[in-house]
Amino acid sequence: MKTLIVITGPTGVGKTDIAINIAKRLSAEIISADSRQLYREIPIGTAAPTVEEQAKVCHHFVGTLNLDQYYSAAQFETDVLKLLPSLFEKSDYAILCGGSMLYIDAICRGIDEIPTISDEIRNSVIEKYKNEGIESICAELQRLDPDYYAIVDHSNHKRIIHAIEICQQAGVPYTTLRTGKHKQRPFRIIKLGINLPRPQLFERINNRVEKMLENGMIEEAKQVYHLRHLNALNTVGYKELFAYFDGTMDYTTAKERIKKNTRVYAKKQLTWYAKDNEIAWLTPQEASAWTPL
RNA sequence: GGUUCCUUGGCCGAGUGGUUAGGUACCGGUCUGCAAAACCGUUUACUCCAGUUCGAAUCUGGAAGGAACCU
Repeated sequence: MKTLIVITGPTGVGKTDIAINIAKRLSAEIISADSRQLYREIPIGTAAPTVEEQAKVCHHFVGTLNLDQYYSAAQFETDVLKLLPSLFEKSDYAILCGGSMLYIDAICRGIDEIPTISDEIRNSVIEKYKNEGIESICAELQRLDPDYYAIVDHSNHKRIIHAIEICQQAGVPYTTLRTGKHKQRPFRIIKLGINLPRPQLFERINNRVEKMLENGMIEEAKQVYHLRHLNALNTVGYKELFAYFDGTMDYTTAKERIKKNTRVYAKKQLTWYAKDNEIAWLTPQEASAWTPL
């Protein structure tokens, strides 16, 4: 029985090391499930596995995209499912390691089939939102898909816009495409969640931010500053440094903001994972020593 | 020592005699195609004591702490 071992948990808890330990022991390769480590220009601020770490175990989906390339959880699902058979030829195990909740779920449960949105439709909906405001797109969605409108957060323009796009692209209400069904996978999945008591986790996060800054994150951010409008750079760490470069935030504030926003992100991850009762929670020590039954 | 002024929740900050500003932090939550995104919610108060008043954070007196200036 082929097995996918999922290693997840809040940012900064030490997933990378643990995944490498387990992978070496099982002669497995690692699939990164991190929506930002995908981008090759920003390894420092995303704490991507280093060259040395990647030399120990083969990693996939790290530094494979340019910042201007579109990517999504659904694309990740497709790409990973295409890659997995070759990994399972070499080993009984593969490791999926990362903290992007939606990416993990896309692999473990699948994402509903939805047509790819054309640029014209996407831009037109965004324009409508910019010009006419949230009420206007809410009314539009209510007309196109009253069922989804009834359950969606009316303050969240991203969700509203996305739903309208889908309705327009598909020609049917978004609701009809939302099955909510979990797909079956042709391999076993074991989910390990790594966590620490919050004070310890937060201390690790704070220390890691200091280290990133010492290790050249500012230079890294400067080199991508001209691309700051891209979604891939709407990311904790870069947002704050860009504000510092712009002169709208002083350096100390930016640094503390990065720490705070990283802590907030970690909490958000924990909130998401709390609903997933398939996760076996372990401390970093327990996880490093973990072996499958 | 004297004169004047100040004292609001972790922090910033508005305020009228009785209908509990707001921001930020913290904490909690939502989530099926940009998710390290986007969005939502709760809690914490009027320095202390006495008085006036039906009722005071808001008025009066005193205490404590702080600020500026003067000798």
